[in-house]
Amino acid sequence: MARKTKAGNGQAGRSSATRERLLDAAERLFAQRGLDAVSVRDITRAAGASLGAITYHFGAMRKLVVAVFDRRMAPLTRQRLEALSAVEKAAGTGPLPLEAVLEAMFRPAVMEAMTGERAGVVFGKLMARSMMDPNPNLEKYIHSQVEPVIRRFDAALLRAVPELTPEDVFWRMHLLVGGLHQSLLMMDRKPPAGLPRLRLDAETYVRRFVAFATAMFRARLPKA
Amino acid sequence: MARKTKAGNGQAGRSSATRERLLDAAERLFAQRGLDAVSVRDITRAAGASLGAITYHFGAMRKLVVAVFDRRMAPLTRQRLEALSAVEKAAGTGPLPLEAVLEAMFRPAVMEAMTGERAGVVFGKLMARSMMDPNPNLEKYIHSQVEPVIRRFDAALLRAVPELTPEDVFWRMHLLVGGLHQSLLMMDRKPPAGLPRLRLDAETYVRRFVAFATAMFRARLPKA
DNA sequence: GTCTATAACTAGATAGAC
DNA sequence: GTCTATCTAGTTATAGAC
Repeated sequence: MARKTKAGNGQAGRSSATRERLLDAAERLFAQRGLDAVSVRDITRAAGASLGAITYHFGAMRKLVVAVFDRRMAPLTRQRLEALSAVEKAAGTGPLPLEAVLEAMFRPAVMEAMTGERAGVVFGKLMARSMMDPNPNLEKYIHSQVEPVIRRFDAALLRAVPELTPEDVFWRMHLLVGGLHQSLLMMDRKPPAGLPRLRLDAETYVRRFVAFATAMFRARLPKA
Repeated sequence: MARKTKAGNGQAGRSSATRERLLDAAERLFAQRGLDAVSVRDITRAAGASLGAITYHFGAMRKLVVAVFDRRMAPLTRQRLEALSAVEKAAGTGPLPLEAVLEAMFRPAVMEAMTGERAGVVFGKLMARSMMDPNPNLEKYIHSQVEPVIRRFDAALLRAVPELTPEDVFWRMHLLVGGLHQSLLMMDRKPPAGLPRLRLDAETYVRRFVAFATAMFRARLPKA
């Protein structure tokens, strides 16, 4: 994704053992404590690197934050768009199946959050917390990733449920995205006294979520 | 809510013009920038008070954060529980109407966020951002407010939709809460290029949200 | 009750040794 | 490429004047 052959700061575009350890440590700490509660010192200490390592490899702390997200979001965006393309191709010129479109949107995210190779629900918590983060650098990056996804999925959903308006589709999608993040974050907390922890495997999670999402998209607006 | 007649710090339990200005300024800044991006200096400057004012009135910065939330959440919790009691009373021993239970849950929050006397969507943004905040003091307070609400509404929803399990009800509720916050936060952002801003009045917002929530609660689980 | 001045601490960034 | 030491500027909390 990044080029930055020489320009300015952030000299290291390529891989490096230290660089990877910094990303891993930062991701884990961000998910645990939230972005603002983690310092350069926390990360370098956890990664077994020196204090200057972040500036050397990323140019600045805020660029490391974006790098942490890019490592996960870029593949997620690609998977979502590919899955949607597959659904569109299978449908040909016929009607788009709503449930399949919603599954293309949400399956990659749930899988990444729950079965990702590194850290279990780390990325889920990270995403849940960060979507609402007011950090302008991060917000700009996330927007750049989310925008094409929203654009293409909104169009597909409009095709799948033609009686809805674009604004309505946009709104319902955001409800679902917020619900996904909240539920991913909740999976990691202990439920309130007496209620057993909801322990769903990723596949069941996806299927339930898609079922709920489909029901919500099929709901008629109340009469004005 | 608070007593603290004399003990330790946080001397001022009663009202004070400065104290109220501090709460107002803090709430606005928290909603705009997020909790961690606001300092004691920012708040006191915006409130036209001195640097020591927060320590004097609240004992510490983190206690002011809780006070900001308490001023909004305590009435919200009360309204929700009262609305639910009214629904239960109207139903008598008969079945509870699902839609009315969900409305008791979500109408007070939407109204507070969208028509609150002070600041428009300020509280909505604040809640959306803070529900996921890892700050332990705040999390503990929010939990103390949310716990009785979740407990009573889960019981009511189980009565309204007896075929669901408690875990399932709990999960669907959290999906909806997350969706509410995401959509409240989104109302304040400009939509992505070309799409007109969704400008709903509070009443329409409530009715649409409740319609979606009802549809989601009536959705059957996919076959295992 | 409210202010100013300051203490004690931590933040991110950088210079320079190796 | 990685380290240590240091710089500047920010933080909260507190002491004491008024």
